[in-house]
Amino acid sequence: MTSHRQERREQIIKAAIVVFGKNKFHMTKMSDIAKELGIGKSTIYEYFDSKKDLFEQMLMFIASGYYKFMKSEMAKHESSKDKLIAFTTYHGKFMKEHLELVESAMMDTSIISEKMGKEILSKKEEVFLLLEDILKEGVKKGELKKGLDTQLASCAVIGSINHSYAMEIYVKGHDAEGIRPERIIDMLYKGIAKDL
Amino acid sequence: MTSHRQERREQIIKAAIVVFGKNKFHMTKMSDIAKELGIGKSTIYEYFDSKKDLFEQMLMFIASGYYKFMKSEMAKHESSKDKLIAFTTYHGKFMKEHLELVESAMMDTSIISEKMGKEILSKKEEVFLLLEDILKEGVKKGELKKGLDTQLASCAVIGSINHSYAMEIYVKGHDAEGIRPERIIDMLYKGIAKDL
Amino acid sequence: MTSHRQERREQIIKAAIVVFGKNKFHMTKMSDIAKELGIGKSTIYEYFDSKKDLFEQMLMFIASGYYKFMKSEMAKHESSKDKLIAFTTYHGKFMKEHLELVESAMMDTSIISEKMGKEILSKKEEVFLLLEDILKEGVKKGELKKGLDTQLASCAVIGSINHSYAMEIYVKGHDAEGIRPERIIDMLYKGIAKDL
Amino acid sequence: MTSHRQERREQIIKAAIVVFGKNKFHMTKMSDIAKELGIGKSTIYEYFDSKKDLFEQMLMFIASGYYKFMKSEMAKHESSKDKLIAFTTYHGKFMKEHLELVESAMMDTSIISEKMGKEILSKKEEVFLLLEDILKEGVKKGELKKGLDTQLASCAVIGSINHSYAMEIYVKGHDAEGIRPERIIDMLYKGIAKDL
DNA sequence: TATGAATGAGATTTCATTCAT
DNA sequence: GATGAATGAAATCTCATTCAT
Repeated sequence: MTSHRQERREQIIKAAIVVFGKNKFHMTKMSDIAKELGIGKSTIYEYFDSKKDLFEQMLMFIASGYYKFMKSEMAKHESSKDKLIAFTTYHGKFMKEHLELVESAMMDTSIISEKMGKEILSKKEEVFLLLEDILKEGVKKGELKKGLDTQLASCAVIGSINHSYAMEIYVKGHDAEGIRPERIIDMLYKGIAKDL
Repeated sequence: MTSHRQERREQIIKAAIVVFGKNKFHMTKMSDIAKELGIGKSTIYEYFDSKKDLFEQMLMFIASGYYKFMKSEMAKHESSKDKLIAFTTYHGKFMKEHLELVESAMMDTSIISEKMGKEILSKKEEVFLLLEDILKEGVKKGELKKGLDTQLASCAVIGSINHSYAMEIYVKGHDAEGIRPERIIDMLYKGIAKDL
Repeated sequence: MTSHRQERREQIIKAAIVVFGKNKFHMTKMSDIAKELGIGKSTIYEYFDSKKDLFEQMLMFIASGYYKFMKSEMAKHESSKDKLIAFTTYHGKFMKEHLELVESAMMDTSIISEKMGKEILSKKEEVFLLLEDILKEGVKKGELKKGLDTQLASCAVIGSINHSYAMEIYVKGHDAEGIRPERIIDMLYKGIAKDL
Repeated sequence: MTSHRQERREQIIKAAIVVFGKNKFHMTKMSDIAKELGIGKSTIYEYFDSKKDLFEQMLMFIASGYYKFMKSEMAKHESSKDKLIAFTTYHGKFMKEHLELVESAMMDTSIISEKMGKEILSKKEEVFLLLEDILKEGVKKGELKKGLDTQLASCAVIGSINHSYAMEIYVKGHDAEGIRPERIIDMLYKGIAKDL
């Protein structure tokens, strides 16, 4: 692919992120995306086979970027706790921007092909495993409880972040201070039960 | 409203739950719902103004039932921990059946009217507050940590359940044993950090 | 199918014969056919799955009518010659009205499905065999040459009619007197070679 | 026109014969023809004004070649019968290769311009007259019946060939032995009626 | 001369909704 | 109250043709 084609392709995907993000799949017209970019709508068809195809490519673009970014961020921290806080921070940031789109695609299974659904899923699993590895390492290093169910704990971490952000997004004024990742992690570390 | 009308209305909503649940909003045709119930599609318009209206009424039907049920279940338990386990159990059960539908509606904001979106949201908040109350009570009774951020903890509880079930639903073979509510609560109680 | 549906279906097919006949498949818009009948174009889709489907159903309608009609006409005559003249007359009449449509469909194989193509073909073969049977009977009765290649002779009869009409249709002023079926048959009977 | 231009023009026409022959007018994309020849599609527009133009030029190319060839072949034979057999042979050969294309163009009158339709038609008439001349000469030389309707007889000759080949092409297994031109002519010479 | 890229115009098809019985 | 029939509005996608290099 020539670099010009490559570049145009990426421009279209970026416009798609903006417009699909605002209006979701079904309410978005190809012409909206074209207009966003200031090109003719048939031009998009020179680069993508169909609306569905564009949507899927866009999803992969987002998911890949997310995983790559997350992995490199994790490498910058030492202790499990710092890694978890960084994870929380960046996952939250990502959610605000894109997760809504990605989740809605997973839910309306008719939008994306089974094949693409599986690829997106495997990206999500990679992230999940990245997180689980942090926890496992934490156990090994003695930072976390021996015998910790790391799978369950991963769910708790991601789920807590997701729901905190969902509350922030949907329930206006839920928490004026915003979300503080270290508090989430801190609470999960110490537990909620009274100290003995 | 005559009781016959009332009954027919409910039949339609139940058929809608089945069909919207399978195909989501956009892929569901009014005729599909009519067919599911074995009636003519114009009959639906005798009871609901539009597809959107039916969808919203259906959502309210689900959300109300959920809240009512949850409230009555909570009353059956004494200790905070038992209440939380019950909450987890029933919320998980509900998720499997409906949350996907409810969530997808919240995400694709074009589907439901702002007014209805707010009503659904307020139902979700009621549940959230129900949970927060359990936690607050737990703190007061000394079962939970003094100074616990109950809002954050509520997010952790709901988020952990949600994500555990999401994993179970999407990632086939994620956990062959199924989800055990008491383990989730147990982990949140004790925390994940190593014991001092 | 209710008789109202059946009737509407046939109205649409008849409108299709008029419009496809004038503009052929590709230049005909569904809206043209709808306009011809004074209905909305989506109504057509209540009765036919697609433009292609309508076209095929129309073709079958024509082909079936042709064969049925031809068979009943043949029964009215005694001698082979009279039958052949009748055949020529009615086949010519049919050509003027429809053959162009049918032939063009056979030639542009992309228009009709393979399955339908075969069905049309088999209708054509039935007619061919009908003609061949007349010739075979003529041989048996001693009206025609012993050892006549009836397949070849059938081709000569149909081909002569077809081409005569094609000339009449395309080459304006080819024969002001019009086509006289008995002259065609007469010539094929006697041959073109000089009398010995 | 430079000889390079001339050559490229002819290459394009030949590619067009292949592709239009396979897919007919409407199902053929300019890009298909370009691909067949391994050039860019805009290049075709350097040589032909439009798809229609290319199609018409291609048709003329075929028709002219046909007439030129037929005329020269006729000159090689002496007796009317030999000429007719040669005519039959070459017309059949031509049909197999191209007639489908030419006929389909004549039938779908929207494809070609009226002007071009007339030119094609006049080529067909030239051939028709060529054949009629053979027959007239045969009459004059006493080889054929005095008073023969040569126009009608020409239709019979061409029509018989056409239909024989059409049967062979469409009705697989119609005649395993293939078409034998001399048998067609022979039958038309002697007629089909029983000998007196 | 040659061509990759861009596009506008247009056709098919879908489906929520209305109408008439 | 119930429903079969009809439809208008809208969106995807195609492709001949033009543009810019």
